[in-house]
Amino acid sequence: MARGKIQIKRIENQTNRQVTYSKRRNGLFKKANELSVLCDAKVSIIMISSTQKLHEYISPTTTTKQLFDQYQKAVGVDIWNSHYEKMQEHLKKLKDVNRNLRREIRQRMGESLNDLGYEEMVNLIEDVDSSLSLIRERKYKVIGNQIETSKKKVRNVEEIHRNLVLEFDARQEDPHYGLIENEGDYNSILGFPNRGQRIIALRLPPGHLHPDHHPSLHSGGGSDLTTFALLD
Amino acid sequence: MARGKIQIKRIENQTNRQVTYSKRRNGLFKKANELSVLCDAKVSIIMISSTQKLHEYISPTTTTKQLFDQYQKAVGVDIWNSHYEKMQEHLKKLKDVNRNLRREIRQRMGESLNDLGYEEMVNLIEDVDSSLSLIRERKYKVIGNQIETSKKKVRNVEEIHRNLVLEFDARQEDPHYGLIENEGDYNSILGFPNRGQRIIALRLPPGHLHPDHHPSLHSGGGSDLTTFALLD
DNA sequence: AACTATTTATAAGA
DNA sequence: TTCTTATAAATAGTT
Repeated sequence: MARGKIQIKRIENQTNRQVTYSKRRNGLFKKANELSVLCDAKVSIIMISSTQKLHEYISPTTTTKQLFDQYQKAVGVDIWNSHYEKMQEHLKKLKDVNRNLRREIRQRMGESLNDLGYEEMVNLIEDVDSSLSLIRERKYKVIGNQIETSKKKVRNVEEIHRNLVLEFDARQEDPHYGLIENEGDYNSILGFPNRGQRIIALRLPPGHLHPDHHPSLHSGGGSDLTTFALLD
Repeated sequence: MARGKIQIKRIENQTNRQVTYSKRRNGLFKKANELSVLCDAKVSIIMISSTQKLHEYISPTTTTKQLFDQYQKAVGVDIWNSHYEKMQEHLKKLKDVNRNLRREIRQRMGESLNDLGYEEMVNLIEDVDSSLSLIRERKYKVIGNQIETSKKKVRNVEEIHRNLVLEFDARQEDPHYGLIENEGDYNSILGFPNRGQRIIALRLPPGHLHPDHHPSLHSGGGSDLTTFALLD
């Protein structure tokens, strides 16, 4: 519009195109702003240049999101729907699954049995009954394990007891020999007062340093401290 | 920009505002189109007038949705996110609930008991056991109802039988009197072969028209057909 | 909606 | 990019 009329068609010269884009973009945004002020309208402009640069104008009184929302509302079939649809579907499916799961639980709990036929009820009873057996079986196994564990614990404690008594006797004969650091822990050992790893350390006589010399005791690492890990 | 400069501020005159809106909107859209052609750019304009009317321009080569999607991509944290967030949350919650429900069912079925403590297991057994009792109770009730219903059926059939025998005897004495339309249905009645409503019709002698004259028979409507509805 | 005096936008050049 | 400026285009006020 100056120094000569131009044809409205793609400007082939890359630089010219850029320049024109920049100039006219400013012009457009200025016009848009004037319009929005003069006429109390909301305007949103989004532009993407041929070089994929994005520019936007938005009226001072609003936000792009607001305007987009109004747009989608006005246009009716909202254009974000496709974004939601899958999620909506997923949500619905989950709700259904949920409902069914709840129903199953209720039935297994003896509620909501009205919509069950006799046949179904018999099946349910069989099912719940066998489940009960399974659980009971499991419980007995757990009890068995606990008994086993307790027995091991007792055996372990007894061993420790025996060894402590031996150590104690030895100490009676030679005061320079025997327990260190754990003096007075004898009672607390039997009462399980040690937290954490429950390690009991004994200093053993030189001649007994090799693990094999302590039959029935769990040997510790390579130090002169032998550890007894108590089973939990 | 003609016949006098104007201040860029809201036009108070409603009509003027409308006119200017219309003129400048056209101008803006024209400029937008020129820009998009000249510079090979994509442009989207959305405008909402002070009267809430919506107008839009979109470059010939694209769609509003496309441009919006590109916009949200470019802007980064997409502005629709807030729309999703609630849904996402809901979805997550539902999934959690679902998982827990499944676990509960599995446990009630005697699976996945490893993560249950002894105490919990005892509770579960108690729970499942009482549920089983509930269901059994319910079953017995249903059985009871079925027996009751069967008894009623039998009583009903016996009544019909008695009455048919009476009618039959009466017919033996007077061939012009008795069953019509249902001759030979005697056996089929006892075998429950009639589908649907199971209606048995008897034409009764004039003297017996009043319901009271047919003790122990369910009286039909006001017609001369007496109906016997069999219980299901 | 058309007209037109004027303002504004801008193409090309610097 | 910005400035300049001749000129095209847009448009405010009027009809």
